[in-house]
Amino acid sequence: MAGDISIGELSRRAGVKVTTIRFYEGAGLMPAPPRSEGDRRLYDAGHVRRLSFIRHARELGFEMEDLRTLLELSDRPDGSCGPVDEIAGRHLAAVEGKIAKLTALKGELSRMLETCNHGAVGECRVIEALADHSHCGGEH
Amino acid sequence: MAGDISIGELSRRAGVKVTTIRFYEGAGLMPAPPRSEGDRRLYDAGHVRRLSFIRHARELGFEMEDLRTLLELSDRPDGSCGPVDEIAGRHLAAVEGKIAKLTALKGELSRMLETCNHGAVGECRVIEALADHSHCGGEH
DNA sequence: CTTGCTCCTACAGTGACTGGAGGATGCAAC
DNA sequence: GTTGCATCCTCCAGTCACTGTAGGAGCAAG
Ligand SMILES: [Zn+2]
Ligand SMILES: [Zn+2]
Ligand SMILES: [Zn+2]
Ligand SMILES: [Zn+2]
Repeated sequence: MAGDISIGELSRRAGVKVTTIRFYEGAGLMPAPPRSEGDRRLYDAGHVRRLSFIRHARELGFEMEDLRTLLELSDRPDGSCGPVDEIAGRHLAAVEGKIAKLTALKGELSRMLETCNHGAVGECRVIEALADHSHCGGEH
Repeated sequence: MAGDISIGELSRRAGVKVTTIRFYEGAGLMPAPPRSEGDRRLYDAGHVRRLSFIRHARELGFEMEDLRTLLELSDRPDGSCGPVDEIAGRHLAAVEGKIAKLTALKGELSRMLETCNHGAVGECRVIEALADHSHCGGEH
């Protein structure tokens, strides 16, 4: 076919490494494409779209398990998008949870560093704070 | 000794699982303790302190490699705490970077979910937004 | 003596890739 | 026609920080 694309070209167009594409195939996220006579994978524009979708979802932090479900759902456009929105909602909640946790960590780390006089290790506030969690305001 | 503690007791006191303690020993974070006649590990209060330190640092997100360095440094209290503060500073910067990234993701996910009309998958804004990154304001 | 808990070693599995070995293919230049 | 290089192939090991399991041994109470 004129539209056939090598794995390297697919890699460039979707911004996903060649080894990762093969990994996705083994994991069932990308289909096993037809092969050339020399046993090379032959992709088309549909594969570029699918892989870009995967890449974007991964960048947004969706796990491969959720991704499998999202891909199945998007293959059947007539169904309700309820499950899609539910997955996205759960993920949003997880992201918010992570932000809250990291913000607490940030506070604790800043406080350690601000109060340290930068002298000997024996008097370092960072070491002291690490040794005794009760110095933290129960933030984590 | 009267002060000897089993690995299970150490686990309870420091809030770290037994298997994880053994893993830390193999990884060089915890020393190989003396053993009883029946080949069981015997710990003392110093081990509880060290393991609590490790646990707290891990909860704050320090990697094991940094932790190894922090433990070495805290064993020599006369040296300058510069390296300690540098590790903590680097880690703080990494945490801040993660927060920034996650906040961008949160914005993108919220926007997807808010604009979706919750109808068919074919018109789901979440699927559309995942398929086309140009809908995102270059946030990630 | 038996029950049930703790402990021992050693190894496989997690998630989401990444990197390398060792070889085959494809294509252009000389 | 052959040389050289990029790209491709499969298979496997490694990453991080654990977690869990199998298969056994130790130990105290009833
Ligand atoms: Zn300091
Ligand atoms: Zn703390
Ligand atoms: Zn929707
Ligand atoms: Zn995007």
